[in-house]
Amino acid sequence: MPYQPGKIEPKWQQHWEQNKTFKVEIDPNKPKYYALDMFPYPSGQGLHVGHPEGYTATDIVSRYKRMKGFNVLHAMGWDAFGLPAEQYAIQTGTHPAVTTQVNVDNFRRQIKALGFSYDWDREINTTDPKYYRWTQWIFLQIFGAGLAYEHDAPVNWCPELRTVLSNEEVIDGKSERGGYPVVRKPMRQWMLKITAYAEKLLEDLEGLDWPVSVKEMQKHWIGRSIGAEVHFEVWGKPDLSFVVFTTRPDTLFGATYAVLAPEHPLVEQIASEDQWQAVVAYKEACAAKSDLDRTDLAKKKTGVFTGSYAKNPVTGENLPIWIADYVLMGYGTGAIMAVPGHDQRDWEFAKAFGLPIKNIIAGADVTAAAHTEDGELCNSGFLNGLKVEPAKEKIIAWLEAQGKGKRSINYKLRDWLFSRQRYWGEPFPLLHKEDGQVLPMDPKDLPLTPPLTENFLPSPTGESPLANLPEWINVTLPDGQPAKRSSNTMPQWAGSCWYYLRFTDPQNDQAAWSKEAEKYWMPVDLYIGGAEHAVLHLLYSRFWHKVLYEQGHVSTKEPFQKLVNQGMILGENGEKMSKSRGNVINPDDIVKEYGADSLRLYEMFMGPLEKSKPWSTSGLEGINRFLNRFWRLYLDDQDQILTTLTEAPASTEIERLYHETVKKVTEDLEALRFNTAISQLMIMVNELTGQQERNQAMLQGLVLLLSPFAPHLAEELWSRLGGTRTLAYEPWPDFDPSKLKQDQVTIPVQVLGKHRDNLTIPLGASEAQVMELARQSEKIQKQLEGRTLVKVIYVPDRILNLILK
RNA sequence: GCCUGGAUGGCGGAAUAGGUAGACGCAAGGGACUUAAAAUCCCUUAUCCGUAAGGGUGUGCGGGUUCAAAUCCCGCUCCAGGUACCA
Repeated sequence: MPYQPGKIEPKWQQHWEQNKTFKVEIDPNKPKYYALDMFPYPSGQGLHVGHPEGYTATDIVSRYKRMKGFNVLHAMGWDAFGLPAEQYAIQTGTHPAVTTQVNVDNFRRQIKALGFSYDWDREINTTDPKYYRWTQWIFLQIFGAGLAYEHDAPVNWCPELRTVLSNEEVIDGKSERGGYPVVRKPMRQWMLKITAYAEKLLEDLEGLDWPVSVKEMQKHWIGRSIGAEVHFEVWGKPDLSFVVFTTRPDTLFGATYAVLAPEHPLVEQIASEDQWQAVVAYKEACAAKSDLDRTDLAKKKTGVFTGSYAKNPVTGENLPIWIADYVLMGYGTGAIMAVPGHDQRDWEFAKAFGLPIKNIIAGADVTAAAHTEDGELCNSGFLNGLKVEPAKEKIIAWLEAQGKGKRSINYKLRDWLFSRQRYWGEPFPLLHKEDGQVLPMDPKDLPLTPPLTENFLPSPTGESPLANLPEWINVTLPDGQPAKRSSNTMPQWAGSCWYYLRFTDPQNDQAAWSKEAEKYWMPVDLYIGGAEHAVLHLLYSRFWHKVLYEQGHVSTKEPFQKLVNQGMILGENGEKMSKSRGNVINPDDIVKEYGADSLRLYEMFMGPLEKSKPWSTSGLEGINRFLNRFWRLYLDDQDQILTTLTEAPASTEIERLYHETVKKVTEDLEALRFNTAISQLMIMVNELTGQQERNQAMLQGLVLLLSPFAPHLAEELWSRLGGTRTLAYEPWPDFDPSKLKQDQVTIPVQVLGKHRDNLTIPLGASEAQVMELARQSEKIQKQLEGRTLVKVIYVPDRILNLILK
């Protein structure tokens, strides 16, 4: 009987499920290992071949670590709040909970068909009140720490999605989901003070084993810059002043004008009568612009003079104050001192409006462009002759002494806009009293569940669907006072901010997790998922984790010790897989036709985990052939263990290859090099296929080596070989270094760096011995003819290179 | 523009304390088995010249260091991802 994955795979999946093979408990006698997948949003489309790539990788590591004696936490869950179920509800009236349940069931079925070694007793679902009860509890901890506040300001409003979005969710002025335009709209919204953690979020990146690109992205997003704040007085209005932030305080003598953001509160106070109309018109024009207009179309600088002047604190000169939208209210102080000679943006603005450009770096030419490099200062009073860095120090000291400024650090990171105008999300556990006071709910009363409704449509004005349900919104406090619930809900990120903690203690109904479980399992040792979460999810959860750490709820500063981004699996034509391109591969079809083991192995064999690579059905068939060959090493056509499996020892060559294979596969697994580990297994199988007799013990070892990759096939062969229980906890094979030694080695001989012949030499042979052998080679003799040997380079047991003249 | 990766046969990819480039797989070609096909097994396969023996050329491009460079250094080109008036 040939290898029939359709028969053995369901059998072993059932076996694992019934015996709870992968159930884990805290075991202080064993070292722990926590392997985590980025849990999926269970969409209606079902699983994509991209999902199993990361899941297979963590599963292989989990299975390997178990065999290495680790107590492995590996679990799966559902990030199930989110837009699609809600959009579907709007269209059909089906409650999102119903849609979610159907999708979750489908995802679970698909994932289970792939044979992952999850502890299914730990399955979680962010939309389960038993789960989001604790999401709400964490929010109360954040609220209690004063890190949540309501803010009345322009926010990113997406009319198409009818919700606000965080800065991180707006990409190029469009929504991250769907790519719809985003505009600014003033609204009162909950904000989380992630900026209070900017420094820690930046600092603690250092100790993490993460891809450089992700660390860089987070660094850029946090965007720390060091400079100074400088105070400017408004001429003729001594009670009015403003503060600018600059990274180049050394250029203060070169400032020729100042610019305020159009939204700056001072603008209305300083706009002169004759400029008033122009200022108001400009402000209105800016307010109407979308984010996209402000960035993309802003190649040309625009702005308006306010009619007022500021006093340069160091020269006493008059500087005209302008407003321009190249100065953003959201960054720094919303005001700048313009130094057109040494800042390209200021230079362009000065050129556009005929403002003076002053050079303060000796020898610099500022007629064609701003000079932004280092140099010696000139025209700068007491800073003359200094280089940029010392000049910064000196001017900051001067400003501080004069009370006209101070050293300052600024971050690009903004506070996290945390509310959404949605139905399908965690309600805020807060009550708003009529006097404006906000009361947190008593944690004992959680979860706060959303009301049942059939109208899921948010109003176009930005009110959430919950606002239509007065019987839910309006409550009476114990003292008889009326209060209102918040009609907004939390963003989808809330649930995924802490799910890795819940996995450590998923059934706990007394706490979000027990200290004991958290202390034993955390941090996550290996976290694998897509690169699209580089800033969003990974920054948000690091922030929550740090808050929880400071409150003593968790024991580690960082949640995810090692992070790996799996690459994308492209369609067979090399393009991104999508329905419209018609190149989508459905894992269900692959499992049906070739089996889960083939799919798992193929996805790992395609190339390095981190790289994007195109799907190839014939490549998958090649892997399937390999598994068939593997099967036939053990079983004959009648499905019997081959009689050629013997107790007799294998030849030394075969034995050496086996030990090499154990070594290579082990090392490759530690380094997540699954593709080369599989190659080595293929080499071993190819070699054994040619053998008449095979040593049974060795073949048992080989089954164990294959088992993390193709667990169903391995379990089946293991039991056929006499195993009475799962191989999941069998010790991982060891290799014997003494078996790897060869007494002879073949080395290349080069003449003038060109490969001319190979020599088989005794291991550790001396240069003289090797030269002697080389002289016996006909090919080398031919090379030596008529030439003189000038130099011999011999790297023991590696290479011989002869230099001739 | 800036930041981070990357570029190796017809294809996916191996090989980096510098030391036989192309492991393994796919595709292609040839052969065995078969009435035939599928499946399986064996062989060939970087490229050019040559019947062969053998030789030349080759890791995006141009230089350099070295006995020896896919690997190190300098200067480019192109591709992917991220980011974008952040003062």
